[in-house]
Amino acid sequence: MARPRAFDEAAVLDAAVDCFWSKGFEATSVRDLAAQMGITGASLYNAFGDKRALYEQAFARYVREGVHARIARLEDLPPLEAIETFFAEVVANALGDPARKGCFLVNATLELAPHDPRFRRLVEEVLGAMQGFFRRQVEKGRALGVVTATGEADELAGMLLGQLLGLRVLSRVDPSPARLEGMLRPLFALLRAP
Amino acid sequence: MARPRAFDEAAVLDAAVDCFWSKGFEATSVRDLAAQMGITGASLYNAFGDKRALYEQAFARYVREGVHARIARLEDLPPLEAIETFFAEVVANALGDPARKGCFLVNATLELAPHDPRFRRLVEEVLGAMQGFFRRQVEKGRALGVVTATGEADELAGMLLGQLLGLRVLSRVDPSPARLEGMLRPLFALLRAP
DNA sequence: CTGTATTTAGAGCGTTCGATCTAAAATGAC
DNA sequence: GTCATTTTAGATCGAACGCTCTAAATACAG
Repeated sequence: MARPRAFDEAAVLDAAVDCFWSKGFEATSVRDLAAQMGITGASLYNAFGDKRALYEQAFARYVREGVHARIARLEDLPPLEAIETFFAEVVANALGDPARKGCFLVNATLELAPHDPRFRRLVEEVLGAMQGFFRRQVEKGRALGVVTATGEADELAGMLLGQLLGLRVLSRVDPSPARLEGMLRPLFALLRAP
Repeated sequence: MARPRAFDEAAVLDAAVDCFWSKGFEATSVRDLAAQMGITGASLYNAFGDKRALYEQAFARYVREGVHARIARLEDLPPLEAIETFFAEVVANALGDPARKGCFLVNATLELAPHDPRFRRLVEEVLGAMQGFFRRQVEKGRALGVVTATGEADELAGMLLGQLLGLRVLSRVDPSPARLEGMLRPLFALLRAP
């Protein structure tokens, strides 16, 4: 029929993820994107639509590979281990992030979600999935008697989600092991059944 | 000597705070700013320097009136009350924020601090002041026997700071009393001495 | 090989950006 | 009143923005 695409869509989308992840939506120009993706502006618009549509596809890719994949991988661990490993992986990511990109999800939450209903829904879905993961672990842990009986499971899960987001914010300013691990230590201590 | 300024610097700076607070640095144009501040571009540059310098002055004003003022006001309350009132005021702000502006400090932390060493230092100072406030309350509370003895005081303070930042992130997506108050309930329960 | 459809590359569209310049208006010092 | 100094208002600067158009290049169907 016609000439085939000369680039790997998944690979160039990864490059777009990197751009948006480190500089955000507004501060990333279409020219930046095209250069980092190794394609021309026309190809970018042809393959992905406009800048907003590209951001949304980059976001979706990050969520799929950075959030849902982790949840799926840790879901069936012993509950306290599942929670602590989740946080440990996030801390490891934060410590191995010299560019201080932080978390794409948190960045999108603050930059896009407040003023864009569509993005708000997308972000809410992801945050809901994370809180759901924490809640299931808390419930499993209570059934096993290893998680504190204090408080509603869903509220404990909300607290864990809040701590996760707070950690991601702090890690962009001071990504030091002492601070990140220190703020989690009392959380885990208080989470365990007495 | 010369012609005096025709506008109130503090008042127009408040308008600049509103602009930057709700839309961030990149998405706010100098023309937006001048219009909202009720002055012309030339007056803006003349009185405040360039866009970055104006942002810094707006940020400083927010920190002075929004953070340090609150800390000073709550410092001498009974410790648990000081902590819980601090959070209660933040929740009240979040619930009365239909524009979803969130917290100027958190917004600046994510947009400016990662790539701007000067701003990183400013943000670190403010976060340090908040953590210091929490640590002093925890220490006071332990001396009175009303705060759990589990964990280092500074690490507990770090956890509280993390929860505060997480709350501010979540409140831009879902500013519902159920979620915001729910995530704090187990935190306060776990903080109390058994 | 021819025809058709799609992607390329790069110039260029109009707009908006941050920032500045010019000149008129305004005020206190003298 | 005159001068010196600063602030006004509005036009405007070059650069960068998101996006699109024109042509040349490419590959499959027939």
